Amino acid sequence: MPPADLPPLHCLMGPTGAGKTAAALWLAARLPIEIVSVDSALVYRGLNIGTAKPDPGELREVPHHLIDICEPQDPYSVARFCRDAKAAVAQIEARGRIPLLVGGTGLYFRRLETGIAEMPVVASAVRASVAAELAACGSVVLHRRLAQADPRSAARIHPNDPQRITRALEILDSSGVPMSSFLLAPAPPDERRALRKWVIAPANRAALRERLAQRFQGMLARGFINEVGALRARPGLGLGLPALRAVGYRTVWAYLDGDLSYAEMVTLAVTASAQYAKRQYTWLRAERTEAWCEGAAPAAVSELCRSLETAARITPS
RNA sequence: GGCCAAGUAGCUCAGUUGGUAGAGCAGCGGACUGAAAAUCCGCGUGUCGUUGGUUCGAUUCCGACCUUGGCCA
Repeated sequence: MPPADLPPLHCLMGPTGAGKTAAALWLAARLPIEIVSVDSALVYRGLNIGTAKPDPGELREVPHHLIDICEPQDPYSVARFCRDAKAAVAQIEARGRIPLLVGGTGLYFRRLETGIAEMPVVASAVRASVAAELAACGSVVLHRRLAQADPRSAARIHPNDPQRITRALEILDSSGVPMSSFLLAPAPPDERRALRKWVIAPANRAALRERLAQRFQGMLARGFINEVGALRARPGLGLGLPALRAVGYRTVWAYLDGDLSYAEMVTLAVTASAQYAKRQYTWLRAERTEAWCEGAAPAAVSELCRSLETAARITPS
């Protein structure tokens, strides 16, 4: 139950390539809003072309938050996002302006809306030891160990899912308390805030894929390969980092390593982003939304615009 | 024109000593609490190139034809 005195936050959601950025800029030109990015890749400095980040001019024109806030070697996380987003929203509202949350990272929206549990900090030694265990034994064996100490988490996590098994064991080994116990503790009510969600998502996925293919050609023309080359040349950056797992970066990296031909790199990158869009639809379908706009014609956006106008009237300035 | 090889799922291929077939990738659906643009889970009917023949039965064996690739002219 969100506190009654806080109005719901306006959100503009949609898969990659749907036109969220353009719609948000259009709204920002008309209303006293500031944009809070809800995107796990836009946070990283140096990942620009491949993430379809708004260009410097657009970032200057309209206040944006949570873009370029960390270096690629520093992994960002949902937990940091929740803290950062709340802080950004508070600042914007304190200025008498309206925050608009724009992005496509389903997990970030979800955790912001329903809260995120307090978890112990995992020491890097624990992280390393669980990683070594995974490399030596494989995820199925680790899952068995998890089932002994934290059956509730083990039931929820598939034996073939190394990422989640690792996380649950890290929590367990750091604190001696099962991760599922932390999840059972209800998020404090003031941690949560209602969201009003508008979606831009083309109904025709084949057409979206075509758009993504064209967009990728545009990225290549604007020097995406050089961008990846620059990251690849930086000491301390490797494919193991979350930042470099953003769609397209691994593929171009493999091309620069000589493991893929140019044509293979292009098709694999486009396929990867279409697959990413597909996963985003799965999140979006699960949302309770105000409006779902399928075409490029921004019906949902004009509705969102009216809602923001109303919010602007009731916001004290 | 002659010889050889190959034609099986959208793609790359496996397989059936004759009882109408299955992997990987793609695609589709789903899950998601500090890596989430990540990590996983589920979903496989397709004139087995066409057409004759042998056979109780042919995608499988035989013939012809078509297509593609290679070699020889």
